[in-house]
Amino acid sequence: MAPRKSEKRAPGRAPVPGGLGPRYEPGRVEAEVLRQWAEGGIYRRVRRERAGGRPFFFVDGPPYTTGRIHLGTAWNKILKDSVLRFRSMQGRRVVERAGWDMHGLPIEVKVEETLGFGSKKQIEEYGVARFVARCQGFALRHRDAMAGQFQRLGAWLDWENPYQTVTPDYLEAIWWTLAQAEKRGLLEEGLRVVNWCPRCETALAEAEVEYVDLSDPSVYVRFPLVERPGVSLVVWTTTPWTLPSNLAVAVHPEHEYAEVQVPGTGEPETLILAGALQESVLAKAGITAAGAVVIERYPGSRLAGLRYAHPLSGKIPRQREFDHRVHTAPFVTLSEGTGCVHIAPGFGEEDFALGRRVGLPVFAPVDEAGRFTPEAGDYRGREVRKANREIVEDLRQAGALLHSEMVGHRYGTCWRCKTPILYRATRQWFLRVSALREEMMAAIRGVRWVPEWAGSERFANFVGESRDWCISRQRYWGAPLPIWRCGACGKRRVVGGLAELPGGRRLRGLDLHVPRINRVKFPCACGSTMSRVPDVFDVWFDSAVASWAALGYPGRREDFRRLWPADFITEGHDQTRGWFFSQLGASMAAFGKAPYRTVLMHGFTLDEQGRKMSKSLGNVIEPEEVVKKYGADTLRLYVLGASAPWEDLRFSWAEAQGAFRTLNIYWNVVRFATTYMSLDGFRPGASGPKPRYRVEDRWLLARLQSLVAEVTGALESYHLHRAARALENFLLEDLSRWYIPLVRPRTWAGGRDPDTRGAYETLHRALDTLNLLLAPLVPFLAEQVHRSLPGARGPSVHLRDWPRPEKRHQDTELESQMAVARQAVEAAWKARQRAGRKLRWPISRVVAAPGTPEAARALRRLDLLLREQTNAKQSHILEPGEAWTELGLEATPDPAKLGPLFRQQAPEAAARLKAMEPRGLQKSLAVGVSGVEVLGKTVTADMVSFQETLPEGVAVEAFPGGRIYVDGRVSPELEAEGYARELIRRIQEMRKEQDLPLEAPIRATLHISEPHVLEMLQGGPWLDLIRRETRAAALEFSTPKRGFRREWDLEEWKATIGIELLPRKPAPKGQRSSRSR
RNA sequence: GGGCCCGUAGCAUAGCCUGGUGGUGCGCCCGGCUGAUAACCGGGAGGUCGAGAGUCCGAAUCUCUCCGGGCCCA
Repeated sequence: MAPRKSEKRAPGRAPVPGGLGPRYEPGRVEAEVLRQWAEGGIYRRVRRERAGGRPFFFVDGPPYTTGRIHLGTAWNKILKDSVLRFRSMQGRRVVERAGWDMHGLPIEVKVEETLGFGSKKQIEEYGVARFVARCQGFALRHRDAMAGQFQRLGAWLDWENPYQTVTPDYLEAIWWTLAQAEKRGLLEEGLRVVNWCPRCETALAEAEVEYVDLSDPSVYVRFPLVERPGVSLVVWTTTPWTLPSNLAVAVHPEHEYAEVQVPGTGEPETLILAGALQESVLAKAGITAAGAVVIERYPGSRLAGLRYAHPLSGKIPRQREFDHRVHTAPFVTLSEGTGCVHIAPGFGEEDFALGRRVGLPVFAPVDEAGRFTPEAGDYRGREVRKANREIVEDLRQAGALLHSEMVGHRYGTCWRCKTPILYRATRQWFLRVSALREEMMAAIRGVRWVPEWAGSERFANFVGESRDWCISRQRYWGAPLPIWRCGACGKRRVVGGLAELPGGRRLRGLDLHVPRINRVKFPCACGSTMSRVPDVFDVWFDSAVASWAALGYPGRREDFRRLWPADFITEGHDQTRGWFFSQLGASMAAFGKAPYRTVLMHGFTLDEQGRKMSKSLGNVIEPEEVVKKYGADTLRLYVLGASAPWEDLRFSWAEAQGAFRTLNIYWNVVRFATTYMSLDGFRPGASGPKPRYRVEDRWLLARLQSLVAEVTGALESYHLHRAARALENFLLEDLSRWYIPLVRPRTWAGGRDPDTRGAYETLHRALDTLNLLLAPLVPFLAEQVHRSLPGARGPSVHLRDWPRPEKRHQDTELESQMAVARQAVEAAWKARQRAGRKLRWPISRVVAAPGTPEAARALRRLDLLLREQTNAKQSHILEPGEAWTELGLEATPDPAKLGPLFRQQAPEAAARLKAMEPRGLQKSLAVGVSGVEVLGKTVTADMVSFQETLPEGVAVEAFPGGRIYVDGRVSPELEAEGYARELIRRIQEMRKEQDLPLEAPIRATLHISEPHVLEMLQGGPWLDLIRRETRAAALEFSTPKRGFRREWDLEEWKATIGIELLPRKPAPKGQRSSRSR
């Protein structure tokens, strides 16, 4: 690492060899680590060195190659990477490839936008080959940009050899899968109602439909009965443009319908509609309850078979040919409308199914672009939605319109171009997923879902309602359907690979996209020619085959046989209907088995208010912003720890900053340790004086074992947030706030001191293990720390083995005892504060009154620690329940109780009681003793209460294990030490400000404002203490004139201090001053 | 309209499964510690635990209804 300006200026803060720089600068650390990973080929090496392990097969849900990565995709890859790094360290052979989803309508639409196209016709004119080439170029460009962003996050996937849905081998895997479905009879061509985008002129999958709020006409229409003049069915729809295609009306067989006589335009008319809806519908039409007379009520089944006249037959000649009747259907609901449902078999799924059942034709006079065909009579050539107004007007003219209004409702739009979709009957290819429903339900019960309800509730619910999957699209940039059909006999053939294609060999290695593949034709058995069905696949089918396509199957079979199904996948909860489902459907069709063993469903990233991040709201956080400000490790730690993976994550800058602080503390802890280890030439486990371990060392190692167990368990159960939080807690609470202050004095004794070595060995082991546990979560920083710790094992932390808890260090009793001691110390700190003695000033003693035998044992064991941490010269642990003898006791007689007994003598009695020796009085009034005679009467226990009183200068504080007393009374000696400590502290502060090297000797010149302070300092060992602690080889009392000077206001006195560096003499090892106890 | 999940201080969260005095972090004010620390410690202010009802001696926790948010379905 090249020296920086600040380091030249600051020799004292320069990095020691092998240590960390003075500051945690994530940008530098991460750039350096990325460089070293690349140079050392570390990623490849990790995979290679685990090649003999038990496989862990992971399939990357392929991101779609358009645009940039966002916070959600960053979180997704971070989760994946952390899991994979963890499994690799556990010894698993991680098998993975990054994946890219590169086909589909989204890219086509983007390319159309750049070319300024608005219809398929323009693409045809431009040239399909050119268009497809542009789509491919678009996908490749975005693939590369996104790969760079993912790698910056530290995501270790095989970026050089990703699976891509556009390569010939991948396309063959898609073909093979469809051929399997055909063999199992699961491929079906059929006329069905599908979601249709009139702009893109293609079918859309459910997953491609985005529901938005739209305003549409809501019309109530009379359908006059043929056999009963003056009687009409009332039908409701929000798509008037489908009325020209109406062929029937559906009613519920059991619900009640009513015939209502209302005042008509000329003479009274009779309307038929559901009884439950009658009032509200008629009210809309301006007919009051008073004006409406219910003539008859009967179940809907009575209406079956009735004939009605189509109200627009005058405009649509074809309509006169149909026989319009009422049918019963259980899907009719009374939640809205009229209970009489308009049926157009060409334009609704249920309509279509009903039409099938009762033998209606499909009358669908609308073309691919959403315009009425000549069959629609007067409406020919109109765009359907634009014809709504005209149709409503025509209904009015025909006297069929009962009521019309505009309503807001959720309506499907194309996910890419936002055009409202049509439901339209077309010939499409289907994977008959509905036939697999039971198998699928059984298969997902064998999958481990995290959280459990993601599978048992959410996914099961979705699978249970799954319908056939329309896999064909009438577009260009997609995997071509491998279906060839004979133009003469209609026979079809589904090709499972190039080898099955006559002349397929010549295509090997060539691009198989349209339009080239369309030129492949071959003879049919009937003597005619088979040519390819021109459709392409739904892009969701591409990624559905990823788990085997990524293994090269069916081209290569060995890996598949050994590895499949995937051990682990994880994606966001939107993929319930997406990739979790599409993979399952394709896999059940091809193999009859679920393609994954464990699925972690993760959440979405939202803004701080819980709103979805969107450009229009202006609340989008780019992962790169966070990386730039705090580094990838911070982003990783933040997203992993902020919430459970399956919950939505509200991004908060303040919280991200919190993650950064945690890592900054980690940096500083490591820097502290390595600085002193390096000064003392410490190597872990080296020969030399035997390390002496203290109880806090054994405690830290015990805590470490619990931490290893906790983190391992959390990661194995995919509760990554629990791992992150446990690690943060250990790092902050146990290490930084407790253990480091405890051992700090021991680092000053020199490297040959057994006590120092005990601290170093402990600290080293703790940091080394902690770093292993952190490595999957913050791979960059962990790598840097790995290299900075003395005795680094191997070139990368990611090559190391995951730690296991070590039995010999486990000690849960000590862990809880330390917790008690720490609470006692912290209580003492509070008490000191109340007594007005800052921690720097020594006190004569602390007295602990444990409440339980366990607390007493804990405090006895950790007595030394208690004394040192409270800066007390002595400590005293009482027996459990024992009262401290130096406490005072005060008796308070209760006037309300004394009054009735003593009458006017009560004040006198009270005074006498107060004058008695309180401890003796308390004993005399104890339970089971008769009482005390006062003024000839017997005073009993209930008449007097007792309060503990503290001696002057003593403060008390309770903690969960009891109470602790702090004796803050000062002796001249304690006071003198306090003055010395104040001076030491200021001189150290000044050394630090000047960035003096730790061991450099100085001359210190002091001027003390109060003569008595100076006198006290000179009266003991205090000047030597100051010299030792501040490395002041020369210490003088005069007014400082040279060097660095500062004035200090120490409350009741002032000091002016000057320091200057003395010429450096190399100090022999182990001769450092000591603050050790 | 339906399914699943979420709602706790200004903000972010723990606690909910298995009912018993609501914790923590950020921010604010005061004090303290520190030759690892831009860190930390102590004190203070800040809560209708989304709302309502029910069960219970007792509900943030269990049940129901409603409201708001997210994802999905229609």
